[in-house]
Amino acid sequence: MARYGKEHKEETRRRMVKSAGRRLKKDGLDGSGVATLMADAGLTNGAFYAHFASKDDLIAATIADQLQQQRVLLQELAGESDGFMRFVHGYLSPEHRDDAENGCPSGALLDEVARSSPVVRRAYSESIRGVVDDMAALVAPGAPASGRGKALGCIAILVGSLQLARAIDDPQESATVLAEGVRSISALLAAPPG
Amino acid sequence: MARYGKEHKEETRRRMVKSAGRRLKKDGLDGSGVATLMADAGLTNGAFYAHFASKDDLIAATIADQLQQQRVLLQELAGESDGFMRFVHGYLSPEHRDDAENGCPSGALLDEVARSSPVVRRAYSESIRGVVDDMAALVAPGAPASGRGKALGCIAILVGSLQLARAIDDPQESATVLAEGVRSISALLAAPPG
DNA sequence: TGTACATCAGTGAACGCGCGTTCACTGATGTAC
DNA sequence: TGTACATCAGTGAACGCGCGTTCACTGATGTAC
Repeated sequence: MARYGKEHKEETRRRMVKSAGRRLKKDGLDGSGVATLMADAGLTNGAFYAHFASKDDLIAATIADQLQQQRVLLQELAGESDGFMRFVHGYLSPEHRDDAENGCPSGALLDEVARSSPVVRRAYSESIRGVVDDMAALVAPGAPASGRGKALGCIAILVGSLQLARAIDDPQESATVLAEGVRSISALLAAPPG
Repeated sequence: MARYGKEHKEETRRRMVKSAGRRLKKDGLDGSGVATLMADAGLTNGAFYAHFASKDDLIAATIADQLQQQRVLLQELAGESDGFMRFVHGYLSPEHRDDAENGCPSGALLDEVARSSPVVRRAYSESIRGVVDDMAALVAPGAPASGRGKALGCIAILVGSLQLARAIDDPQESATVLAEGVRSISALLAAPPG
């Protein structure tokens, strides 16, 4: 029946989601056109609607995939000592600041997500919960409940500091913002719970 | 010589900047068109270029004006006891979360600013410095140096928590994000300086 | 005080372009015999 | 094993529309006499 192997179309869709992740984080949700997103995946614009119902539909799938990638990163650090602070240093590094394309989707797109359609906000909301869970396990391995509160505070500092460092055009002031983000997280983790 | 009073054109420009502030924070930098921005100010699109060299030029002027408004808010609280924590509760309130149009420009637009042209990033960079100064004076009236570090941490928590609360579609989880933002700031302020 | 005039803020149509989406089609593929 | 065929992933032109920007113009204004 099926002429192409059934993995063929799935593989193309996966490729679209991966390249859309990079493009959307680089140029924004509004700033990335369907034709460009398809060219990035090595396709022409007409094929888009064989894979997604709308641009919003691709955005939602891409946001979910990107947040899943953040979970993988966090879970890899779960066993390691000082794993969370190593994550924090990488997140608030000049390298991450200068490479949004390959970085955290929240840092690159969160205020656009907040203005997006219900389907995009739903995808974000469902996926960020898991990110919070993984981060809570990392910051407070023994106390999941208080861990979630601190994890939310850490995510706010990470996202806010990264965006601020990216917006500020003076390299030295930008570096200060990153450094103060790290210090704030250290202070927050050292504070008594709840 | 001048046919209209010389304040006439300045007043129109001011009106454009004020209404652009609301529109840009509501629909985003990419999401707001010149024709809409002019209609908001009660004008037609053709008049735009008598006031600004480009859309980016208006955005830069608007960002600067918006951040100046944030400074006014902070300075009004300078004399009051617990002034900063009152600011924090207002910032991380459901009312502010649900009214981006009249709220903080950083919370609404920071990741778009980071992707914007040099003229916009320059305007943001120059103006945010004053906001940090005012907040530093508020969180540590006697110690300006360590105050700036804590102020940067507080701004990151405020912006990150607000954006996160706006993106999450579940009202209860969104409220938790706001509450944890307040707690994180309390913890950061209570931590020893340096 | 009344009128003719120079100024210029604002109008509105038009420019080329890229947007998201649709659709008739092409041609590479795995299957059936 | 070789060939005819049905499938369907992908092509590329076209749709109407809104984008940022330009420009010839209009008409309300304050001034000069």
